[in-house]
Amino acid sequence: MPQKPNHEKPKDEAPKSFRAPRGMHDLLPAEQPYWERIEAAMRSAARFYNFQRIEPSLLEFADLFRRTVGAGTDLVEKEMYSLKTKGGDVLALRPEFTAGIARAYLEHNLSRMGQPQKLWHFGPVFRHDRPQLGRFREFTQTGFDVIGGVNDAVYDAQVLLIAMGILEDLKIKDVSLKINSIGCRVCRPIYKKQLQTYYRSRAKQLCAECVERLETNPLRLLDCKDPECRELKKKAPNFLDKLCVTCSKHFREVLECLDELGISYALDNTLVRGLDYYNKTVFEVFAEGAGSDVGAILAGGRYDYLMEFIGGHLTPAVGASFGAERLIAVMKAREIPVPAKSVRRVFVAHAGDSAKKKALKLIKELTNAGIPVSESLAKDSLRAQLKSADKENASTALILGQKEIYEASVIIRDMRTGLQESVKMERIVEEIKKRARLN
RNA sequence: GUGUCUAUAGCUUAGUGGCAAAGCUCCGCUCUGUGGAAGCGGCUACGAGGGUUCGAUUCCCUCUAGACACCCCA
Repeated sequence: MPQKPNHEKPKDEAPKSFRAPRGMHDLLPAEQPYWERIEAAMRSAARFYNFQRIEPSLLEFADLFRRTVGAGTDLVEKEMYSLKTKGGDVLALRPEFTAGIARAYLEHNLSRMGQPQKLWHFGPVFRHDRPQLGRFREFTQTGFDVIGGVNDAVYDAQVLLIAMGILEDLKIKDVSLKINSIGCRVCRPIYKKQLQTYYRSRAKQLCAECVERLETNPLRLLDCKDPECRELKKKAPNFLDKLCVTCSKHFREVLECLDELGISYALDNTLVRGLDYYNKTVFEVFAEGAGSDVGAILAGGRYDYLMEFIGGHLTPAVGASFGAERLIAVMKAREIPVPAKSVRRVFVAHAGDSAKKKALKLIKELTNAGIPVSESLAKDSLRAQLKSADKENASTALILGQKEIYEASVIIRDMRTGLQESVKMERIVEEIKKRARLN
């Protein structure tokens, strides 16, 4: 005796509803226009400025980040998603792109592919941080790097030029560029000492955190938000006055390039950046006004020593990354419209069961001819099908019924005017293409 | 990681210590050879767990998630 199929849920299986883990997010269809817009802007800029895409591995040895980003940084200390493989390696989901790009550059000898290498990237990075506005645990960075060749200030400026061009392309106006130089291994230690000397004599007025920072990372004293620390900062030695000749010249050239390009900027000697690998030029871009609460939308700088940290030669390098979610947040806050890419499709409808299979075949033929199609074949009512066609904003509907099959024809209906005519099946592709040209 | 606030349907929002509402969306029907309208109907929710209570979506606790601020950062 045949058993009835049982379609009921097994009772002992408790329903469990899953959610995306904290800070992770789904890029739903409604969001896609923003993403396509940003990626298009990046691709376009990359094409004009001759940057090639690079996508380093999502997982790296955790040590790579410890060595480059820095062992003392929050990014490495608190925010890395690390895991141990069955073989015992400690890997980490990349918390940023630069280290991986540098590793790939070395590993694959990209310096032999021409210098400098101009590279761009677009992809997810992960930081185990508490989510808030403009901050997620999984987010997307996209940016440009120039690696190798001559250490020339023009590349610092070019990276900024391209980035500002992207913002312009995205119609994000009213942004501020903050820029600073944090010197090199010659002048930075000297400056650090001067800074320490200055603050040590005034240690009693510092906040508790800054007392600690005074020994570990004195540069960070400059961006403490404590009112008393801020007051002290005003009279602290300014790095820009203490840069060595090389760094000073480099920075001056960067600024001259920016002047030449008409890019406005604000010097900000409190801008020190949290990552160890930066030297000389560092910068951040913020949205002013609506959207300013998401934080920096672009950040970057020069990282000439990074290759040395991971076993390579001293290699000039400069780069910058956008936080794509932050760009989108700014665009939303400012109600910057993004065009939803609407493909006007040809809708295939059927009337009657035997026509359904023929309709399916017709869809295949149209698709093969490069015509975007849609359908609602599971609906039997022609009315309901045309309703779908209308909702999808289809340009044309093709209607196939008993009569048409018998005549080897198909009804072609202009969805805008409602005019329709019967066309021989073998001419249908040609007819649709003709109409597409006329529109 | 710390703090504050929040959690009702796909979305926006009502509401109550005692049957949980509405608008929009979605699906269907009126209407299986012709869309845009209208009418009717339907699906779908009190984030999870525990406590107090005769009874909790409502009050309390814990957790989870979200928003915002701090830390930090794209």
